[in-house]
Amino acid sequence: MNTVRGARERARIEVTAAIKDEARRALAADGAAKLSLRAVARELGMVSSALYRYFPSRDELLTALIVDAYDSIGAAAEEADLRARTAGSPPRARWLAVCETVRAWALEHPHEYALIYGSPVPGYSAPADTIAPASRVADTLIGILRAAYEGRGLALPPLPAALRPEAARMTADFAQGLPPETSAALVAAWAQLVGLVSFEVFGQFNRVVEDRTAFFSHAAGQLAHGVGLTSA
Amino acid sequence: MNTVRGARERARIEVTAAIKDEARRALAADGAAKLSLRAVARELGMVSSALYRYFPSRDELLTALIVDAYDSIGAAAEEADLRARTAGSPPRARWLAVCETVRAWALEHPHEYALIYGSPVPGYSAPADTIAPASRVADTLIGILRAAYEGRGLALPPLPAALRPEAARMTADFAQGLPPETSAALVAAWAQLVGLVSFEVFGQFNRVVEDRTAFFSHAAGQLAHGVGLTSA
DNA sequence: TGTACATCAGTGAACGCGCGTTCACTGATGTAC
DNA sequence: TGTACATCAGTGAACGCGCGTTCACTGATGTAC
Repeated sequence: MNTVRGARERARIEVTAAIKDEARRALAADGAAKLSLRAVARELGMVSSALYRYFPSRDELLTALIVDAYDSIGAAAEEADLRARTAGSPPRARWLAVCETVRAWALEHPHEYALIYGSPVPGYSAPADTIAPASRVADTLIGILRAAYEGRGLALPPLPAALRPEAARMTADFAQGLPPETSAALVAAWAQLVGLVSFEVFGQFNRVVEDRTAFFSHAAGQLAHGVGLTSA
Repeated sequence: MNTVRGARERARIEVTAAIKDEARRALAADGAAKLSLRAVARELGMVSSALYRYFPSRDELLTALIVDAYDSIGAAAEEADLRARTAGSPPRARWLAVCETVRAWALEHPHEYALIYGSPVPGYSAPADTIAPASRVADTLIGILRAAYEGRGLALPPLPAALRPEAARMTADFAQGLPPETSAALVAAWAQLVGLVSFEVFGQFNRVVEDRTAFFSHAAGQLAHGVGLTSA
């Protein structure tokens, strides 16, 4: 028996999920710094000490939320890319689709977004489990660039000498098969994409940008250009 | 008498500054969410209720720190631009100088940076006093673009139709005298600059970018290109 | 210049609150024979 | 199939902590005459 579990195990899975759901709700209400085990327990009709059967500490619960958030935005990005690819879209359209999806996810889950791309939670240091899920979006973008490179190529000017060793290292570390100028451009574009989304989600565009959808689409196009994805 | 003040007034100025200094230290230790009036008072050897002679509430103290942070990074950016301009640097070099200064300030004051460009503090909403200081850096960048435009011009492709009304509005609102495609590109570049700096300050470049200075210089150059500041 | 009164910084006690975490316990579910 | 024991989810009380804010007070500094 591997799939059919006893009542105890099923209950455990359900309660764990309920705790995380309620914690996400609390996150959306008050932010990560104020996330409280007691409040979560209260809302679930449990006594606060009962949560310790599921998470050994508040930080472990936070970690679970962080991993879930990375997985959620990562899955959304991967699905968007898959849909575009299935529809026969060229790399540039796939890039734009992923950018739009990242933005849409962030606007739908602003507090989870803040949890993973905002200022770090003070006193909390992310454990190793978060590394792999954290890179799913960036990996999706790398996949698109790889496809583009293997297709009609990527048009980027050569790097300044000062950046060449670093770009070579990046390429070897996480972007094998891409030219080094593309690796460097991709990391910059990814940071810039998060900057654009953060400004919108964190309210820095108040009184500055009104038609944010149009603005973002254009900016995402510029980012595509910056990594060598020309319109076609 | 306007400049020479009584002992009471001078003491008030000094104590207010001491409170803010200590609060900044607390900020650097534990972050904005955990900033506590009692801890600040304790550290200053005062009783916590005494702080209420200087700040009517915790939020007002936070607001003062936010205004100071905006003014500090704004002044740094303005000074860097002034130095470059005085040295006869062309607009592109001025742009790069401001970008580097923003990065340097952020690395020197990571928690103050997080306060103004990180995730918003939950439950806190910024009052109107923060609006003017918040725009000093962006205004500096606008000034550079204006100088460039009035000099040899700016080379940017025309905007897609969907963005033209929004770009016209932006230009009228805060970037008079610039062509609309420049206004739109500037806002995007500013958000992207903050994205690059945030990734570095918030630790997202751990295990990804090692030679961060070289990487940033290159990325800042790309941003300059994105607003039409060609090398020269 | 000297005195009487007003202003105001700082004190100390108190209010009411919520937090994370531990621990001995009860009672239901699961397992071995 | 039935019983005895082990496992484990959830309880409730308690520990010790820090927080923001209020309030009546004291005593020093400033001001008006």
